[in-house]
Amino acid sequence: MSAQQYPVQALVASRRPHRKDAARNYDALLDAAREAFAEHGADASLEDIARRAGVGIGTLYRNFPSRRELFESVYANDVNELVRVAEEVADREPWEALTAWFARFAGYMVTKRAVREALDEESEIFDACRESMYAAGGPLFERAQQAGVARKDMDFGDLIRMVAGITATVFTDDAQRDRVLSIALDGVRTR
Amino acid sequence: MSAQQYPVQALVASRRPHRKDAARNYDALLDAAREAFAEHGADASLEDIARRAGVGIGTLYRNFPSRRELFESVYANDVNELVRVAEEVADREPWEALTAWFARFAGYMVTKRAVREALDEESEIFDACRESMYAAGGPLFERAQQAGVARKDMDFGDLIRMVAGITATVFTDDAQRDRVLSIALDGVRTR
DNA sequence: ACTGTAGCGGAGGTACCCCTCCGTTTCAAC
DNA sequence: GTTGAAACGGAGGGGTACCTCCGCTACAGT
Repeated sequence: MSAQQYPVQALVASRRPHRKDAARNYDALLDAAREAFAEHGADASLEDIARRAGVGIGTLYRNFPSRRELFESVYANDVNELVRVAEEVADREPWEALTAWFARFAGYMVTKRAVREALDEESEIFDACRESMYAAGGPLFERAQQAGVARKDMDFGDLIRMVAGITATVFTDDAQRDRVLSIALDGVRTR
Repeated sequence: MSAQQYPVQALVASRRPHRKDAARNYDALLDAAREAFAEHGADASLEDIARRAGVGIGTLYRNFPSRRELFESVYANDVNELVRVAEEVADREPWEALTAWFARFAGYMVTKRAVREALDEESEIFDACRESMYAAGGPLFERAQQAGVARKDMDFGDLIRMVAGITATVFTDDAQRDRVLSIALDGVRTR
């Protein structure tokens, strides 16, 4: 659980300012941005984000000099959250730990989609986040494989993309999403 | 195979102009728009689309008086293509016909995503397209169920969303996409 | 309490996009 | 070939978003 194990943690910690008012504004901007990304995707207006956060546009640009840095920060924070969850579920049964982790994916994918659209793969943050993600979730999957409940002819990268695709899709209701996800996971499970 | 069976066919046919130059411009605009949607999603610039098509912005607006109508036309054309493919594969083995049809999904989903973003469910075209889609693909799935190769505790709506989600996802390469899709379909197949 | 400095907000210049309008061009019917 | 109707292109007005810049504010260290 060292800082090196999850490179994304450094990104999350490094930017937050020290002065009290500044830190408050920083947090408000991150929240407002996450909300705006969920609503408008990659084209959320920065001026709108500043407005939501109740700060001037100048404050937004001081904290995040470029659009890219704002996207990266929001994304890194979300990945960090998912890393935390992986630790939380680690003591459950192998298959159940894995599915519990994936249950948190829907929220994460909302941000992820906007960020991927906006940054278009050019950012090194994807490497750090993927690495953290794999370090967090990979062991859950490998444990399931070793316990003999998950098929061995696929890797974690295959699995995470499958789940990502399904959770990012629009369903008629949450019950359908759960049903479809569980059918797809039936393809992963050994019987 | 009457016109009524696939409501989307009416939408596709009705708009294309009769004069030769006008028809050529109309086709160029549809192609340019599909390309722009793939690149920039719902926020593709109409002026850019006209530029790509090699026509003036005025011509675009004459053919598609509103942004919405352009999106609808591109989308309807894509759905129509998928309807055609369903007829093409109908004479193969049940399971193979189904997977062959889904193999054409990736291209369709590119447009679909932009259109869904732009129209935000408010358009009645989604009903016509969904109906056509189900009329085209549904029988392929039901045939697989009756042949005993597809599980019976899910419906075509579940299946199509599962495949849509997976094909819309970014993979490292096409081989991975195919592998993941086939694993998910293993969850659908009876063994 | 004082004060220097980090932080603040928003006006405004630039750029792009939307959409309308109308003078010009091209088609096709005769 | 003539002609009129249909189609064309793009200038331009209105709007919005990006980002910079700088006079003002409020925190925190002494």
